[in-house]
Amino acid sequence: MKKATMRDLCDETGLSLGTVSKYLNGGQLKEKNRKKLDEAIERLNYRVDEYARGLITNRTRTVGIITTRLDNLFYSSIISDVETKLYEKGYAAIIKESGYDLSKEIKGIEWFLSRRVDALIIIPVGRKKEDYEILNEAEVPVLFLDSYIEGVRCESIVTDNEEISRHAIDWLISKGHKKISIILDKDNPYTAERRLEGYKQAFKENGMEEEDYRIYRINESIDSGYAVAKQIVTETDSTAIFASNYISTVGVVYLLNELDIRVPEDISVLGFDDILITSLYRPKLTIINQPIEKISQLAVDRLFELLSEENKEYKTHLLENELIIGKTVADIN
Amino acid sequence: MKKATMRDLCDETGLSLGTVSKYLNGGQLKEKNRKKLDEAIERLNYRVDEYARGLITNRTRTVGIITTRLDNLFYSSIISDVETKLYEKGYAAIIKESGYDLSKEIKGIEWFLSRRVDALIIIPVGRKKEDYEILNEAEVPVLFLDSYIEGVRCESIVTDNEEISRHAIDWLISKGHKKISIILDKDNPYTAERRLEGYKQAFKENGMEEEDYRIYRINESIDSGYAVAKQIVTETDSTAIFASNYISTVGVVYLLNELDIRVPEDISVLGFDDILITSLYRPKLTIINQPIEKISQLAVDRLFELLSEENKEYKTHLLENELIIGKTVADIN
DNA sequence: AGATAAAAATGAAACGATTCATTTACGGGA
DNA sequence: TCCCGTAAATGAATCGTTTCATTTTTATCT
Repeated sequence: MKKATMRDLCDETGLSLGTVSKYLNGGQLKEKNRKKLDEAIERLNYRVDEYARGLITNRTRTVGIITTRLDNLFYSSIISDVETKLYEKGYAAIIKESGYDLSKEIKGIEWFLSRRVDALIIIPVGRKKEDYEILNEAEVPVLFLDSYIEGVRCESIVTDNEEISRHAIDWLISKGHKKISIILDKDNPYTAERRLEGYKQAFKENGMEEEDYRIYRINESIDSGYAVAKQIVTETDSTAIFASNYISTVGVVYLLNELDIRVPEDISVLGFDDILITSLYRPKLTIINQPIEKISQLAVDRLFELLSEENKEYKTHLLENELIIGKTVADIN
Repeated sequence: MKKATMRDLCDETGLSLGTVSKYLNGGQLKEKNRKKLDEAIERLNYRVDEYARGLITNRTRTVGIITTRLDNLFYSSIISDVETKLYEKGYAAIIKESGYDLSKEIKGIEWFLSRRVDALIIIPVGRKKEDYEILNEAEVPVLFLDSYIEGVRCESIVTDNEEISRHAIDWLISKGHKKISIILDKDNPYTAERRLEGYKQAFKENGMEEEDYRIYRINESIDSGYAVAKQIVTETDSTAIFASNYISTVGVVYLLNELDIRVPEDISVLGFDDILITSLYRPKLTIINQPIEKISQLAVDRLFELLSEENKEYKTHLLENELIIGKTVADIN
């Protein structure tokens, strides 16, 4: 028993292809024919073949999303939000992972373009515009989340990483901290560099020197964050750790638990992106939050604007972050 | 500038459709022609249209996956694993969310079937076989994860929820607990009922009565778990809480933190599915773990077996769980 | 050079829908 | 009953590939 086609419906009902097609797309039919068709559809288990339809209409009502890894809750929260919003507008999201691997990400983009998605949302892992030459050929709107790369043909939504980082470090310094280690994520080059920039700027503003920088780089794994945190705690005299992204924050907290380190008595801690963390860990972490809901709303809004615009004009959006003060930073003045 | 087609390649190179197609699918060409074609592909930015290809080949090398919500880390971990394994075999995973909404899940299935996925992997939210009648018409293999529903045409991979629950509660009782509250998730009817069954059985085996049951049901949200945990802690004299799934475990831990409840002095706690939890929370939670890696490996293995089999014979697999003993259960004998 | 087998290349038909310019059916007024 | 305007139905052409039975080219051996 093969899949039924529109032609089978025609045979069953005596109607023509055009009529069947019209009905399937919401057109009016005479009551009698409508009934016959409904019955035939039911009986034959007919279902539109989107491949045949897409081939001719060239619209798939489909948005391709590339995230890094599903088990990165920060990104998954955004994507989940975006998916829901797209669904409400009749669009389907197709989600793929890059696994922090640029070549897999690019293959994902090609896969999507071959599949005629109407638009692309990407959490990119590349770092230079040469990585994204493929996008110059893409005639669909493209939206980067959490990363901005000069010269790439796409819309970008990022938060003010530099400013919030500067602000947070400045605040740390005002609490008397001078030996502040920052943990950066190699796999997220854009945000990492912006956050490092803010760190440096705060140092500068407070008259501290380059020799005072304490910079550690990890790749995007909890274990990696854990290991570096251990190094900082056991081998240096840092008074504060700034875990500058979600995964490293989890890694640091993990270490604090494992080694039974008292916070903030033994060391002060500042984290990034509170997904679950302050629910599960005590004392309440001092943490920087990005506006997930705003990011996803803006993403969807802009996407539909771009879809409807004839001459797409790409913009870059900068959203504000927030420092939530918990109980993990000591005043050592 | 429109998208280039194979016919454009023919015009550019003087070759025929058949030849171009053959090359695109890995066939041999004379050196001279190969070169010409490569150049033309490059120059015209040609990319295969998978819609046209899929229409005729009827194979899309694509697996549809429906999960509940991306921010449920337990499921996302499995899906992420599965995606990676499929990718390595040349298959693309298309991921969609049901949001714990059966009608959205069914629409997702329809969407996938229309899109000719080669197979389906579902973390279902339905509870009876009538919910899945649509699958009887599906001619592709279907795999349910974390749920088994009698009479549904699909393969199922589940863990031995009943046995591990019985074992864990039995162990709790052996530590002197008699007032044990279990939190069940309405949105995961299958696992919830199996786990409840194990709870009841342990009670029976230990000569306890039905009047001793303390059963609480929540829906799949951390807040809901939090609220019920609060109720248990503040309004009852329970000596132990069994949070019988991931989300409720997170909710319970959240509450313990908020109210500064001492564990296990004030109350003993048993959780389910340790994703991040024991990394972030202290004392180390006593928790039941499901074998994520085994689940995803088995899922992929069976998927490919089913894809290659002519007459698909669906099985149900039961994997073993593990009780990891931490420090959140007091011996009150 | 000719015969022959193997390798390459050809191109029409097919996949299952939508589109649109025409044709047919219907209902109401004179 | 006839006419006419509108609504409904028609069906050939089309989208961009793959397939496969044929034909053409190339290479090898006498």
